[in-house]
Amino acid sequence: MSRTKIKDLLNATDFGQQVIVKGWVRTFRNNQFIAINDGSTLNNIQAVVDFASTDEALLKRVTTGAAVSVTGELVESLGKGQRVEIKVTELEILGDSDAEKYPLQPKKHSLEFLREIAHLRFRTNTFNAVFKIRHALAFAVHKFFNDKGFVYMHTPIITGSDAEGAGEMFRVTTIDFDSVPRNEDGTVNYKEDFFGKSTNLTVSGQLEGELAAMAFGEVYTFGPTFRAENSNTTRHLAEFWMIEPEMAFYDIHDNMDLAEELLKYVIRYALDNCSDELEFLKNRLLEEEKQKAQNERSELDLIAKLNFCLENNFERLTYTEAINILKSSKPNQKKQFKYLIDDWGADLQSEHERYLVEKHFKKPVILTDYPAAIKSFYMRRNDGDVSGKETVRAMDILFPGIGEIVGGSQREERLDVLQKRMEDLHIPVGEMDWYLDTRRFGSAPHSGFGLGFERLVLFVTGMTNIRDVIPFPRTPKNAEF
RNA sequence: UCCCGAAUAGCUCAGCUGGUUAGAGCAUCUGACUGUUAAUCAGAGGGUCGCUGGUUCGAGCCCAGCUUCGGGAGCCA
Repeated sequence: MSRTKIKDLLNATDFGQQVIVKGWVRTFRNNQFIAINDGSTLNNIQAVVDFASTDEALLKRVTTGAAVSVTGELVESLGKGQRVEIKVTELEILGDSDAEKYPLQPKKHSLEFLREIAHLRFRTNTFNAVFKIRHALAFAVHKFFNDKGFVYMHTPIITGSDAEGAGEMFRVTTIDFDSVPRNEDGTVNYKEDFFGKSTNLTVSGQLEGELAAMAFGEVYTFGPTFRAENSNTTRHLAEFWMIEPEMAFYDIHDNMDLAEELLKYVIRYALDNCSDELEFLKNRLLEEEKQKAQNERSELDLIAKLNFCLENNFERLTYTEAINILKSSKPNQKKQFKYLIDDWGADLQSEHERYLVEKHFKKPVILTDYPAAIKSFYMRRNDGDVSGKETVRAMDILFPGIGEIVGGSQREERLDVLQKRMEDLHIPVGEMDWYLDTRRFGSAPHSGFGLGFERLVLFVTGMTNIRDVIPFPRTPKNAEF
């Protein structure tokens, strides 16, 4: 007889059958009720042992966290609180768990504590739900793009280009720090290094994605990304996962349409396939908000928030329109913003983004056409701007509680404009010749964006710290496990 | 990196104006009970008060530095 997963047993109706269940003990109540979880579902199955006829030493080993195998009859539960249970005829301890040392207790733990025992936090309901949803979202991303005919492109993790222009990078080297090869002028001689040049971990697959898009038309990447920024926030990781589609012949509007469609698709997928998990997280959040003041609580619960997001179009407006709204907004006039909006050209601070998303529009917002001066070199310059107010076809999607979840743009396809821009920003054009070749040979309008996967998981799960939606977070001063 | 806050039992936290032997709930252990739902009841054990230094007759408490964590900001996805 082979084991049956708890998920299937909880739905079963054919009582009387003999079953084997293997899993981990969550609690052992009253010396007879074992709550077993095998990870197949958030819910436990109750195994009932006849303590009178069971070896006492064996029962002592049924402790929280122990791995067990039980054989018995699937019966309709005699007690309230569960529909089915197993009348145990055979109990085996597969792996003991010392109750004095096992850190998880059948009670609520703080997320901070669970972060310190990230190797064990998978065994809690919260993280079971979070990582099931993370999986579902990842799968949905691939399904969305595959169904649309996009090609999944594996861009390199190790990059020899130091011009990606998206923040500090982690160096990759095999150089022995105790005897560093030097040039005559004392600088490090990277010709002696593994790749014969200076290399780093990637901060973005975009540039390589563009190369592939110029052949396949529509591609996407979905892989790890590394930023050596000293960021200590609830929204940043040094190692995170990013989805970067890149599409030939898409202008910025096609780009926005795709991003909005993708976000709605994966949220819908989670709602359709993770209802137990979302229900659990919804209640967890409601419980948590009980401790907050009335006016700080969310207007919508987690599931209502996700549905609201599906039912409404994202608000699309230009940077200039956003500045005008912010300029005449109450917090600006009453000088409640830390950074007051007065002139066109200033970068939006997160307080401004939050005002637009959470107060003014109360839904996801797509901001476009930012000042060229505050955006990256590869973004398409708009034609016909007033001198001094040049803009680029950038688009950022802002989500309530998360901030920027997507950053993208139509790309500058004109060789001369792009080259000029790179020179102005002192980007080593020589090293980027391979990139510029796309503009030399059959250049075409194209667009793309980056979607921060963990920020998406944050939004869908309702968690508030990004360290709780990736199994083993890497942040400044922390690379445990 | 900057601003604010925190660090006391395995976990969550209390600890007054600086004053004798640092407390509670949960967990653990022992016993009782046995259709429980984070079971319940009784009892017991459990502490380098983050680290280093300083002030003081006396420091968990005051001061300085450091470490780590949390919230916010910046950088961004």
